[in-house]
Amino acid sequence: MKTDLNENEDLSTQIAEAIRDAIIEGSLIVDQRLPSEAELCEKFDVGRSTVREALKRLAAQNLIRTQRGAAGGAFVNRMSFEEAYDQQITTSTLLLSMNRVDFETACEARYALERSCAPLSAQRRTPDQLATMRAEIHRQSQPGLTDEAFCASDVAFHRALVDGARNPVLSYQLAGAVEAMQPLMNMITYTQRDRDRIIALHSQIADALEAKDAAAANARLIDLETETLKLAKSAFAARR
Amino acid sequence: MKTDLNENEDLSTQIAEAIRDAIIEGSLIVDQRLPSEAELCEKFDVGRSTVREALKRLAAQNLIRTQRGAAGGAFVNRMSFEEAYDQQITTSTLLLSMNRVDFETACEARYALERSCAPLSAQRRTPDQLATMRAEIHRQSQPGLTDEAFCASDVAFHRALVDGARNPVLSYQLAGAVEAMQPLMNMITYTQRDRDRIIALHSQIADALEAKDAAAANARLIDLETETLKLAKSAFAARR
DNA sequence: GGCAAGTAAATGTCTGACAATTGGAAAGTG
DNA sequence: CACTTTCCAATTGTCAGACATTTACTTGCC
Repeated sequence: MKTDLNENEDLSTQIAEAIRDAIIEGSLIVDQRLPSEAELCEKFDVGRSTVREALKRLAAQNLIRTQRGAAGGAFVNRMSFEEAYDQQITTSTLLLSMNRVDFETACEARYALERSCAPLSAQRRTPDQLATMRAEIHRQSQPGLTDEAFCASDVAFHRALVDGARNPVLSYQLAGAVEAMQPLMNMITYTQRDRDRIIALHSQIADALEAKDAAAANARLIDLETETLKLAKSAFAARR
Repeated sequence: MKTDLNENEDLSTQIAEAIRDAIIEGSLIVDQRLPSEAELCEKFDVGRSTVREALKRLAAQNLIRTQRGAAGGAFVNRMSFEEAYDQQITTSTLLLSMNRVDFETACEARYALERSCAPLSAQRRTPDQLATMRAEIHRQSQPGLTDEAFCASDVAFHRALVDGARNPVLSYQLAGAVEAMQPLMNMITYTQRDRDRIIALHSQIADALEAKDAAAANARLIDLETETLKLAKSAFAARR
């Protein structure tokens, strides 16, 4: 691990970077214990608060975890898919909400990515995942459902579709794309007719996946994208 | 912003979460100044080091930036695509390297995602992006290129392909998928014949995109995936 | 052998101090 | 008045020392 620090960044930033690089490069491996705070103070020749701030930065990125007590300390964390999902969703959501990404762009990206899962999902989806989709479709058709709950169920449906590909890397990459759209989707008010059309498409998608018909699933996803775009357009037009 | 803290997590974690939620929820908007460290100390009734550790956590996630001096302080940061790319790449790389994701899974995900860009890229790629692809192909065919440099050029080629879709959200989502594969690809040693086959496919892909032929681009991407998988398989077989 | 108390190591938190940076106010100057 | 220089106050960055809390391990007792 490098210990020479001479950039014009904060000391805590430099130390965090040095440790992070060591983890990425592999000289610190999973579950390995980092030197104690006191040792790091000596090594980098800085005060303890500086070291602690560096460690907190790494903890915020799920790169390390800390444990109190005698055999405690900071340990290189095995990044779990679960943690990576959450990070991915937070980042994507903020990225979209802070950069006035237009609905068309986000929607296009999302459906392009989802369609890439469809063929795999048609091959591999489990009965469990099909059941989840059906359950969400059923939830969506219940009367008195708020728009927000409708959107949440929509997300759950699409996640089941993506998970159907049985590829954790794919699920991870798509988590952000699907979830980050939710705030944008929430800006739409759905009439009962809108919902009916969406639900019908969802059913057709589930049918296609059940029949292992990748082409049909793909076609219905395109229809759904078109439908979503149309809804969004009129919603944003009405807003003005 | 909530100020009541009673979980069994660290104080600094709780404070960071409270502020993060305020940013996500929208009660703190971009470029808005947070209260000074001293004010946050009072508000949450904790010491300054605790507040500072919380702020460092947020800074590590690019949620805030800090500025010293009279009109300084912590400001809500507009998450840029650039920052989001980097985060995404770091997370994806570590996720893959720490979880013994097999090459097949990662490769499948990567090419599935890339194929979702191909049709858009065929429509929209700029001359500049085509030129980048050609340049990388040329670099790849130079003799004496190390395997590592070959892989790096491969990544650059694929990024140009993805950027050709002219959808920043898509580019962002794919950055992780493409870059995170590089360490895995680096484990392969390429013979000259291997390289020639890959370069030929790259050329065909560039041709297809230039001709706006989405179907051909797609087909060649499938070939490239097959080729990559084959190479990886023999590489890992030889290793044993 | 098993249980309880104590001990040491480590992180978590607080306090107070000083350094470094920076914007703006005040003072001086033509 | 306009312009420059000086100074000041606010704020973050860093350090040192203290104490609290947690936890594994050791020691001693039964």
